[in-house]
Amino acid sequence: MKTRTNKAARLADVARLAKVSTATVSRALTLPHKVKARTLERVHQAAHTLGYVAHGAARALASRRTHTIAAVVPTLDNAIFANTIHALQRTLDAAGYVLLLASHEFDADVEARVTRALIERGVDGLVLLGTTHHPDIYRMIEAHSLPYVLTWAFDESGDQPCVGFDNRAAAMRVTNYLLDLGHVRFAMISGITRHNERARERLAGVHAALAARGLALTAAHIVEKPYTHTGGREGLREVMAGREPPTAVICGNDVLAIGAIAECNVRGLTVPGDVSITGFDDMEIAGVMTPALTTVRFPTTDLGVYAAKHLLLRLEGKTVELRCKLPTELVVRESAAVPRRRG
Amino acid sequence: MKTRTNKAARLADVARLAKVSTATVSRALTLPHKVKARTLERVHQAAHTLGYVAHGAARALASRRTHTIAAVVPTLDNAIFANTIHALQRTLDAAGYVLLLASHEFDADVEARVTRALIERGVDGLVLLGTTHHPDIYRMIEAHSLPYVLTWAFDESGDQPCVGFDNRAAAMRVTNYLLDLGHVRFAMISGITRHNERARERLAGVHAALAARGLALTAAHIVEKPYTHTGGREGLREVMAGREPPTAVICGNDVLAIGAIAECNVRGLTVPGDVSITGFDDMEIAGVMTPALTTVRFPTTDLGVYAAKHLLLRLEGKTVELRCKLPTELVVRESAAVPRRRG
DNA sequence: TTGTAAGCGTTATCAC
DNA sequence: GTGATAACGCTTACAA
Repeated sequence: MKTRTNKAARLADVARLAKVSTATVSRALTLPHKVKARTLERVHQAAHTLGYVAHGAARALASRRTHTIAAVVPTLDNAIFANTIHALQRTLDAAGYVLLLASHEFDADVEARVTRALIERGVDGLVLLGTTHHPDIYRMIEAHSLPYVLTWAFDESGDQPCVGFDNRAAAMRVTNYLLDLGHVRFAMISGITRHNERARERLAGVHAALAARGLALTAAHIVEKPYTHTGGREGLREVMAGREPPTAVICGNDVLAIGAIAECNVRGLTVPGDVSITGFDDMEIAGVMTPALTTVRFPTTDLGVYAAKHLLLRLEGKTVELRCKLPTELVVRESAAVPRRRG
Repeated sequence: MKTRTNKAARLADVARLAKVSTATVSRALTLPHKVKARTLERVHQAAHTLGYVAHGAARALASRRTHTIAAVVPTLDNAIFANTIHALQRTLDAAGYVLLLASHEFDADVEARVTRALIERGVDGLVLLGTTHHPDIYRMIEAHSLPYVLTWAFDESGDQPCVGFDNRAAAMRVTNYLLDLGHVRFAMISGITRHNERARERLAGVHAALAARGLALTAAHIVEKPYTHTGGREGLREVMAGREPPTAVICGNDVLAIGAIAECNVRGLTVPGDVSITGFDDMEIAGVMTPALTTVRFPTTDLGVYAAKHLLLRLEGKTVELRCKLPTELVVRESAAVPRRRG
């Protein structure tokens, strides 16, 4: 009996050792109930002594299933999406699926390229972050009849499967909260809105809430900055530069807000005494360090869990609610921000 | 000519449309220089009009290469490893590789299970975080002759390929810094050392540096806490509880340190006036919010870049330096922590 | 430079 | 319940 040394065991090796056919080994490993208990045991024994690990590519080729789900996110560089990805990975793992991950740094072409790379690897499903994507992506999804789900945003108009929340409504909520406190001079340090509809939605929400009360953001009071602390600092400097500085600065996310608060500290401005700073995303750390930060908590973990479940159910052939909108939560940590009359 | 509608195009479809053999299409797609320019163009044209995407499993089965690298990390739940993973993904992507990612929440059995799942998917290489791993993992790596590299730790004794830094030396450095400032009463809020040799190394470094000056940590001044803000708060409370509270508290990482500082604020202790808090990892945000934090900056990005390059070079058959130790950096943000005589 | 054809290691469809 | 055997879609000698 020829033993293949120095080489990974194949199904045939297990079959030979267990004295059954490859078909039986395959069944024993994937459909245990279709095999007699005694045979099953022999096969498992053989597989174990050989340290057999199935060859995924061969398996995928024959079964047309990879038990792999791909996720494409804008970035892994900050903690914003980490929770969601984490929850996604855990939920998939529990169901015997593995996560393929790629990021694109907010570049639509890169997104298309990495998505292609993932689809090529043969994934059973796809999680995309946000609602707007390169047409090529939809084309490939279509061509492969690939189940997919969008997350971190809610597709109001379309009919795309998504597990998200309403960025615009969250922004309106923050704005209304500030309006109710009596603020009238607003500024927004937004994320870069190009290729990021979540940033666009938040900006739109602020606009809408202000407009409903007859107010508006002047051009000098809107700046776009990358989601970095430096962006927040620069943004604060710029929006405070004019003759009528805002009393409320709404930041596109907590990273910007933290930068803005740090800049306030440097400039001797108290928060929220002199100016209120608000953010989005509720990075826990922000609250630990600066109880002055009012922000919105997103259901990051649930997004991952539900996105995974959505795909898993569809892969089982079940019908699933196409769209799922999760609640967000306004987090006011310190007694509310009160604007103060300024010279 | 039969057209396969409603189904992804295969190599044969492209070949038919381009009026060449499947072999030529394959070559055109993977070894373009071995095909005549005119043919190449015809093939590309055909592939594009059909929206052809290669079938990765088939490709992997035939070529025994997946162009996929797996990474297994303890957790994605905080930002600590995000940088490294991010850098890893970017470097691999640039080389045409895709990243498969899994986490195990500091559970050795889970680690073995997910690693197996990844290997089964057929990866060309493996990145593992830390130096200590389940024997089954090494067994599988061995059985598949899989190139791998350890990161975020440096394997002093062994001969395992690694790209890391010296956790123990970093801890000694912090401790010596504090000793030089005149501290004599120390405490450590360590991470959970079980299944985490990085936490163990840091604790060992503190012990060693103290011992070299004839000092020691009393049992009451060592607590182990999970890497959370709550852990840091609890830890601080506990180590400060005795009759001789420490003047220097060394935290196992910045998340713990931030929690500890927050707890100090609540208790009216000034940092570093009443007590010095130090951490590890240099989460940028910590410095932005609390300039009082002295910490160690790890080369997180470079770890990812070099780990990727290490594997890529080995996959090209090149010989690579087995182990690579990167420098860490002591970050003292505010004029040094000075202990003050206390009642 | 291109074509032919033999695998790659599974799964799945049949018979038995 | 189990065993042959034909796919699965691609790569890669080897031939032409």
